[in-house]
Amino acid sequence: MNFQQRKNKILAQLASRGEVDTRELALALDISEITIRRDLNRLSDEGQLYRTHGGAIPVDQPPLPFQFTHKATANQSAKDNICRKAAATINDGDIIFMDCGSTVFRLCQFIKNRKIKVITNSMPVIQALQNTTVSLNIIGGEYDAARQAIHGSMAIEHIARYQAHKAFIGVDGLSAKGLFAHSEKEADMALALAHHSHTTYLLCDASKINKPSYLHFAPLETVQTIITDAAPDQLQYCKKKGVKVITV
Amino acid sequence: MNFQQRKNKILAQLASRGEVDTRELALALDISEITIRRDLNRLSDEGQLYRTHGGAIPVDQPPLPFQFTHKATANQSAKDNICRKAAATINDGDIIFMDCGSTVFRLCQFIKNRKIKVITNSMPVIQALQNTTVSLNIIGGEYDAARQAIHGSMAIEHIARYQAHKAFIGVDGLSAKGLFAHSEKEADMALALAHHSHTTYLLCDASKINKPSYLHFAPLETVQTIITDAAPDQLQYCKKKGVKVITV
DNA sequence: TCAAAAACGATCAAAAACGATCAATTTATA
DNA sequence: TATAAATTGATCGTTTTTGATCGTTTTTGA
Repeated sequence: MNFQQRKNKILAQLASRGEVDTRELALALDISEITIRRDLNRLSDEGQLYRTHGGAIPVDQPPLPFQFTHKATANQSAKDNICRKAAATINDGDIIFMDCGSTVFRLCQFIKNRKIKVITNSMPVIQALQNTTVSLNIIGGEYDAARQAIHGSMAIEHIARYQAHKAFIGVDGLSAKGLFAHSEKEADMALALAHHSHTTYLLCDASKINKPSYLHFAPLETVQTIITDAAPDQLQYCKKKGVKVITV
Repeated sequence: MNFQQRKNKILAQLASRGEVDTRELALALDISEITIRRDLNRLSDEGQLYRTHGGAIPVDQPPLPFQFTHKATANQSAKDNICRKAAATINDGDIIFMDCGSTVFRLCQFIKNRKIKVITNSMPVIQALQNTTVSLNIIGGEYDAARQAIHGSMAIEHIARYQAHKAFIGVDGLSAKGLFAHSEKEADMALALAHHSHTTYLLCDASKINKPSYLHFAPLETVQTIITDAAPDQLQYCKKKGVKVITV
């Protein structure tokens, strides 16, 4: 019974019972308490658990540093359906842009075994796609911790050096007037991505449809296709402007 | 019973039982423990299993994202001492470059409460410094998953747009001939960082001193200061070339 | 607030695992 | 067959892991 095995058992019990106790563990694993304490301290250093007097409790933090922990659960299945359709439009060999929204992030799971090149400013995307068959290009510039993404003029310049087949972007709101973002930074990024790709796809769940938001930054025609779970009749104005709508 | 046969048996047992034990394997395969240990180390190098004290366990999911999980334990205290000194040279308001080595990474812990700007191509560094008082700038370009860092010509161009007060770089080897790297990518990055900073610091633990390595890429004078735990008499040639040596 | 009990970590010692080194053996190659 | 190269095993000093002791810190409850 070495450390690795004990580690597994300790973490397993922590996950199932929500707590561990030094004495119980020592008894259960047939090993001295001092060793258990050393194990717990070590795991605490590794950030695997939170040490208490007498044992340990789970870390409530997300184990993965870059994640959409909160947003990821909202409208998850709708977003997944949207992203499944989006992934179906991608061909092997494509070069695609992905922006830093939570919707676009969920595209990762559907493309991780594809042979494509992804250019992105989103840390969660980078993490999700590292060590996959996807080739990654990271947009450089100033890092915005709140958005877990890279923004700024260097980022815009970086994008301008590339040309992609497809761009996948998200927005904060959408109406007949056009696209809305909740920051200038994100608006600038979305525009740059759209301008340097052949086709721009807007991934947008129903909760954002016909919800003008903070900043109106682009006309609807900036994108070529909208993929959404909203009812088609909510987006009739798109047809008039030549924007294709795919409903999931 | 050659290595290939043993490899199959070891991996088979690992898959079925979830663990292997050096002594048991030696007994079961009728071969000495030292050979088993050599096998396990070799398979560990190949990434087929994860070595533990006394045996091995399967490699499960990709380990923790963006961490120097394996290297981080090697020479850790020496590296920490080096980085403590390095951090002492940094002033509030400084703009610094950090490269993607495991030594330089350990600098993070000492600067995370400083008011400085860090420009880096290293994912572990970005992760360690996000949500701290440090302002982050990420070097853009093609992502190299093996090194957890960004390399390539875009990265070099990105660096050229900035000018930093200090650059902190690591190398794979160091001798009177100069600096050695284990890839051209890392060499190019180190040179670019050095050229666009006022002062370049080489962080280098004793294990790399006077160890010419794969690629000789720059003369010693490329850096202005070496911070190391090696004995000063091992680096007497530095003085002649005007390179300052700080010993921890 | 104070005292007893529990948990804790520093220190030391023993056991196990380990790797460097060198010799013996096997395998490959000329 | 002779030679070189690779593999394997034995020895031995080193490192890692583990447990016991004991003084200190934290918790608990009167």
